[in-house]
Amino acid sequence: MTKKAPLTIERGALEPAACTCASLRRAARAVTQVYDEALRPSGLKATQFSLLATLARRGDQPLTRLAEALVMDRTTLTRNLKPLVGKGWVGVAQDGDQRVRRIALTHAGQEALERALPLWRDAQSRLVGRLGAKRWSGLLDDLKITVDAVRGG
Amino acid sequence: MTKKAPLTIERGALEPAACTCASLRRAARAVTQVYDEALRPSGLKATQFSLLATLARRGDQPLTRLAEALVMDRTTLTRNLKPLVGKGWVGVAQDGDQRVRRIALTHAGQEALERALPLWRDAQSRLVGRLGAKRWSGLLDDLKITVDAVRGG
DNA sequence: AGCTAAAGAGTGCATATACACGTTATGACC
DNA sequence: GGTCATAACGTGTATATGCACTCTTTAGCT
Repeated sequence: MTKKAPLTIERGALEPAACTCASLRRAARAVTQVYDEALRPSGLKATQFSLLATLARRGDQPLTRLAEALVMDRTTLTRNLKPLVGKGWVGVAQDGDQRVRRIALTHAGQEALERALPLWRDAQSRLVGRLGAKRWSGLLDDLKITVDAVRGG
Repeated sequence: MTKKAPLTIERGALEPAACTCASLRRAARAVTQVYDEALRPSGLKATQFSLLATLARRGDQPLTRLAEALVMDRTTLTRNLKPLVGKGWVGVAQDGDQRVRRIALTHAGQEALERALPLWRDAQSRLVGRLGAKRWSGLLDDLKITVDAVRGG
């Protein structure tokens, strides 16, 4: 019956140096730079690649629904779409409901995505390789669980 | 000798839906909103809290060194400091070397940090509680390893 | 001293992010 | 059929992020 079953949170977890938010943002910064650089020849940033890929996977969608899928503020998505619409990669169409803006991948957008795909795969496989498949998949699971934890309630 | 020891990366890892960068950014968005809301009464955003906490922990420091510690672009740090300097929470001092700007936490900054600390602890302990201490500490480790993986070479 | 490479830093530009607020269109209810 | 809550959306404002470029200062070399 020496130390066991911690009722309290583990040592150090409540020191700012262990801030979950800061750690996530730091990792996001570091990894984003790598993906952005890898994608540079395609003219896409990592965020934009994910946006196009999500559209390709899920099809046309109202803006708000797309924002929810991306766990992104609706107004952030509105602005993130702007450069993509400007390049003709994404189209915005009216819906039966006049309030709704349907977001769609254009043909040019599909092509841009296909051009970027091998570049993305290079970056992704490099990173997965360095982390190891096991740690990588654990990380992805944990990130998903974290998102659910702060949203699900 | 049925399926074993995958020489290739695991199934699905090279599909955009499994993008490491997008997953990190998504989790960072979700968690940042929680911390930002918790910190709101203090007038600090999560990013700013971490910046002040880092300064408190490491002491005065040249801008570039601080940026490296935060795994943040130097020019990003310059701009992130602006609102904190404006509020008198951070001071910028000359160094013997005229090129160097030493960044320091002011007394008011120390107080702001102390006011924010219990708010941060609430948010942090809530999240650690929801994830469970084990998963949380694994996540933090993995994030650190990820940063090292993309920077260390 | 003078030249030069490199270090430290700021600015212009573009994107990413979200809250507060206002606008328009729907749908429900009386 | 008018009233009103709500849903969907855009904009203003502020911060966060980083690349390309430029400027100043320092250190090193001759």
